Amino acid sequence: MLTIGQLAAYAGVTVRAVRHYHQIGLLPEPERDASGYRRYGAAAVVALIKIRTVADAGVPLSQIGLMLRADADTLADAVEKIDNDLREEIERLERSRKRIAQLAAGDSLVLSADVTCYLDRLREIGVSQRMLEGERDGWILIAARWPEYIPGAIAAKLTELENPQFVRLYRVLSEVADGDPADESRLPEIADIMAGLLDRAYAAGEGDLGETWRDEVPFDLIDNLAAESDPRVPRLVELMRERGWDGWTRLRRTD
Amino acid sequence: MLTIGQLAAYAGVTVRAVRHYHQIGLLPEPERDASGYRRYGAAAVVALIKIRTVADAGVPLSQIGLMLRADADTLADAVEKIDNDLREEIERLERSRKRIAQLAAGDSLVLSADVTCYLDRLREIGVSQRMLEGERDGWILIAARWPEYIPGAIAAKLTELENPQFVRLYRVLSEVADGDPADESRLPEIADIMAGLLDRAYAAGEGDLGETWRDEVPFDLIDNLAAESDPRVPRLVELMRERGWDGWTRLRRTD
DNA sequence: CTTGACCCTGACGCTGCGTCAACCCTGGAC
DNA sequence: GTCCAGGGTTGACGCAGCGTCAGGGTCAAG
Repeated sequence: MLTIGQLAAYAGVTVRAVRHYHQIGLLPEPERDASGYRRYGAAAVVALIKIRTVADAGVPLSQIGLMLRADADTLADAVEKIDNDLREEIERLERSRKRIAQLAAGDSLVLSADVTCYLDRLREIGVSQRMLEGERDGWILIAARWPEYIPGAIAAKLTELENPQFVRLYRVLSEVADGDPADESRLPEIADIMAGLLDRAYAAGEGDLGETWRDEVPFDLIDNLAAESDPRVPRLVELMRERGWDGWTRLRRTD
Repeated sequence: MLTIGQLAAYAGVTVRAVRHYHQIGLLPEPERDASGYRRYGAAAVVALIKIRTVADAGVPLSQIGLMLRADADTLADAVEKIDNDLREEIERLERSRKRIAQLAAGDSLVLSADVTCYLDRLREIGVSQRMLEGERDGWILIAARWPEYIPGAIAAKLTELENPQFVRLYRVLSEVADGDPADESRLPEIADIMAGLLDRAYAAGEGDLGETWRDEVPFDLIDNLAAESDPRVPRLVELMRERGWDGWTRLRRTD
């Protein structure tokens, strides 16, 4: 007669595993000897080996009991189901690997290539790290739930950057953002540049940029993001309203 | 300001998940409003999206905090480690799939092809279902820890079956095993056949079969298996000893 | 008699939340 | 004002398959 340790050793499992199988009713509890030790015969070794063999094939413990008692048809069904589960799990992990490879490839963990490209352009024209991070967060917000608008929006933004006035705007914004958060002296300057750009675009009939985006995109949330990162944003919005433009991320004529 | 439900909806996760991230310190707890509700700003949405993006790539939550704060080098190391983990897990599952396919292919869940072939031969010569299962369990025991002895042992057994006396022995054993477990009338007949076969093999200088197997194989355990399946086995061992042979699974001369 | 190696039960830990329970708060309809 | 649905709050258990203490008792050898 074997002790639990010997049984476990024969089957190549841990003592804890054997007790676990007892607990869940997968392996019947054997007789006890005078001192309360479990005593096993050879049949228990065979049963345990069967359990481990099937478990090693990826079958959940809860189904092993049924499988070992099943006839050929039931067994085939069960095997097919298990195999499907395994395949799905493998595919899930494969997808994970691809995604993590993408994350590792880009310098940003969470953004697609076109957005990081746009951010790189901003860095090239002298936008500060601080502002870049703000921009990036805004794009993260949009990319998460409305990725289909990203290519068009990025294309529009890149076109904007060909206009020297936009480049100047970003540089001024960058300088101000990096300065004292309480210093509001240059806000009118910024508002003037922005209003000028918008007025010209409006006059040229381009409409506002937001038209191509749907109303479902939460511009107020992105505005809030900007306001959280710099306390002067609300004041700037006020100045823009004075100049006939309402909003921040998406600006519209106040008629 | 967003409620927890709105935050969760923006990021595409459940409310419970958000609370979980708070609990493990992955997402900082926000301010509460007058009635104790959590109130989130846009920054929380961004933080949550970052978390989910990395988590969806298979990174365990416990490491996401570090990853999002890591520099490029640390990040590359972390990504490589995660990727290795994923690869290993995938390989494990692939092995599981192969094994389960094998299990499904054979009629037996736990034995290799050569053993099932041997068992099929036994069935062909008329061995009963009951005895087959006993044989099978014995082979399971050996195959589990000493698989390297299986091919040789099976080959020897198949050779044995070419001897009509062995075939006769198995048939008689089969009949007796299927009969009343208390009926000991045919035990001497069995013992005579076995002793005859062994004596002839010994005289022919073949030695005992067990010599090719190592002493580490637990013959007593397999003997015990036989004894558990039929109470007459001990009596049969006794009869064999009277005829000069000791043991059951492996029989040796008592000199 | 001690010592080390086993055995016993009971319980918590891990992962990433899902799913109650029991209760409070809010906003719109009546 | 009142009602109700549909939010929110904390606290707790559950899931798979054991690992790993804690705090005992037992066995075999020196």
